This record gives sequence, C-alpha cells and structure tokens, in this order.
Amino acid sequence: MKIGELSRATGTNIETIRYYERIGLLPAPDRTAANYRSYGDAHRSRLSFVRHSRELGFTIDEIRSLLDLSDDPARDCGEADRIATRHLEQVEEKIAQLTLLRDELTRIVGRCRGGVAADCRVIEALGDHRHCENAH
Amino acid sequence: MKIGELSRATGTNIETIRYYERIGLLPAPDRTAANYRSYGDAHRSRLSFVRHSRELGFTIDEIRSLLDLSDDPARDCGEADRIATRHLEQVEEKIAQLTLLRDELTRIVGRCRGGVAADCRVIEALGDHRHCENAH
DNA sequence: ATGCACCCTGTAGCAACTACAGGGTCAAGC
DNA sequence: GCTTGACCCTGTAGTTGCTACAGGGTGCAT
Repeated sequence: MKIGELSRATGTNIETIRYYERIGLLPAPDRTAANYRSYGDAHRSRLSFVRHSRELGFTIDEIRSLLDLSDDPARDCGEADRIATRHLEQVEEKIAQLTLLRDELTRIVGRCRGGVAADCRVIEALGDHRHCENAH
Repeated sequence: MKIGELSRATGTNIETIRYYERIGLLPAPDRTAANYRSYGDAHRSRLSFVRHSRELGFTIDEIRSLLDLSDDPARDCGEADRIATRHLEQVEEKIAQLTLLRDELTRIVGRCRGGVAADCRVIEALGDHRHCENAH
C-alpha cells in the first residue's frame, strides 16, 4: 500500500502520516525501489488506532503509552485503564468549564439591545468581570 | 505602574503582557528613564478586557475586533453581538462534541476488568471504531 | 515526449502563549 | 562602597498537532 492509499483507507492526511513517522508514532515502513513508502496491514491498523484515539481526544503522548502497552500483550491492562480514566476526567472537567462559559456568554449576548458601542452591554460585560456570575 | 504590578493587578503573566504588546493587542506604554514599561489605568482596563475575553474563550482576532469596536464609541453594537453570538454557538458545539466523547469514553473505560493487555477491552475499543456508538 | 497524478525531503507556519539566556537597574543592608 | 536580591530589558526558541508549501523525482498513459 502506498501512502496515498493508506491515507484514503484511514482518512488521514498524507502529511500527518509522515508526521507520525517522524515523531516515532508509526514505524518507518519499507521502501520501494523508487523510495516510496510501502505499508502493510499492521501499519494500517496501527494508524487506525492512533486516529481513533486522537478523535477521542487522547494526546500523542498518551497514545504512545497505549501503543507501548498493546505492543506488549503480557503487560498489565491497568495502565490503559488509568490513562483512559484520567482522560475521561479531563473531558468531564472541560465540559463543566465550557458549560459555565456558555451560561456566561448566554447572559452577555442576551443583554444586547442594539445601539452604539458606547452603550454596548456586551463590551461592558467583557471589560468587567464583576458582571459575571461564575468563576472562569 | 511597572509591568510586575500590572501583572499582579490583572493576573496576567509578564511574558504574556509583553507578547500582547508585540502582537499589537496592547499599545506600547511610555518608558521610564531606565527603559522600564510604565502603565496607566487605561492599560490596566484594556488588559483586563483582553484577559476576561480570553477566559471566555474568544480568540485574539475576535478580541482585536471587539477592542476596535470599543475604541470607536460611535460604531454599531451589532458587530459585538455577532462576534459573541458566533462564539457562543461554537462553545455549544464543542460541548455537544465533548458530551459524545465522554459517553464513548465512559463506555470504553467501563469495559476494563483487569488482566493483561492482550485481552484489554480498552485497547481493543481504541483500535476499532466499530465498537463506538457515536460519530466522532 | 509530454502530461498528470503521485511520491520524496526539508522547512516554515498556525494559536497563544511560555521559557529561557544573557544582560541592565535599583533599593536595602553590611 | 559593595553586594545581594528583586525586578526589568531584548531576543529567540520551545510547546501541540498538525498543515502548507517549495523544489524536486517517479510512473503510466496518450
């Protein structure tokens, strides 16, 4: 499989694939006589793993750990669980933060009744944190 | 006010203040004889505006527009409202995305029952998108 | 032999900071 | 008067996870 095919097969940008190779997330594949990268199924499933994990918001470093783990089938699964659990907690925290943010923005946006900037409640609210009801 | 005082007064990193000046978000202040930056109240409230807007998730470019607007009190307030409304929509979309993500992660994390990596449901789920119930 | 799609390397850019290195300034205390 | 420490200065490079070229080579069809 050439890089373009792998790209289509996994929905990954070609430049991204080369980037993953450069940072050591994907192993360097064999090359053809013309120096083209030549991938097999193992590469494809590894890349799918990476893409899927990225879609779920794991960082490259977390994915590196998860890949190490899956490369060594004898290791304890607890580490994968810890990584995923920690990530889940971060996502939950982010949701909570964004929810506060949304409420604050809703309050700010709702105050606009048109007019000129000098009287703008939106700009006023942005300038003065004391109008807020949440910490952020 | 020297930069350290401004930093404490607004809860902004000193390097960040200089960065904002460099990118033209804050006007360059006067200098003392020793070439130290010397700030006044106008600087402080402008920086507060910027920080508060950043906390609410506005991009630097959006903040630039909002500042332009507040610098020109005769202008129409509608633009500020549009920027804030669009941002609110983005936040809402982000929350929706993260919520799907959280559900997926919860499902994945819940499958771990210990054991070795070879049998790890977490790693399996990360490798195979078909286990997912949502688009992401 | 000429076009076109594809591949290669290497470098630079994005956002919004953050972190130095290497130097100058100023007030307090000995 | 001299040192110590806190503060300030500039300039550059690093962070994350890509993305976008520039400038060149390869492979196949017409």
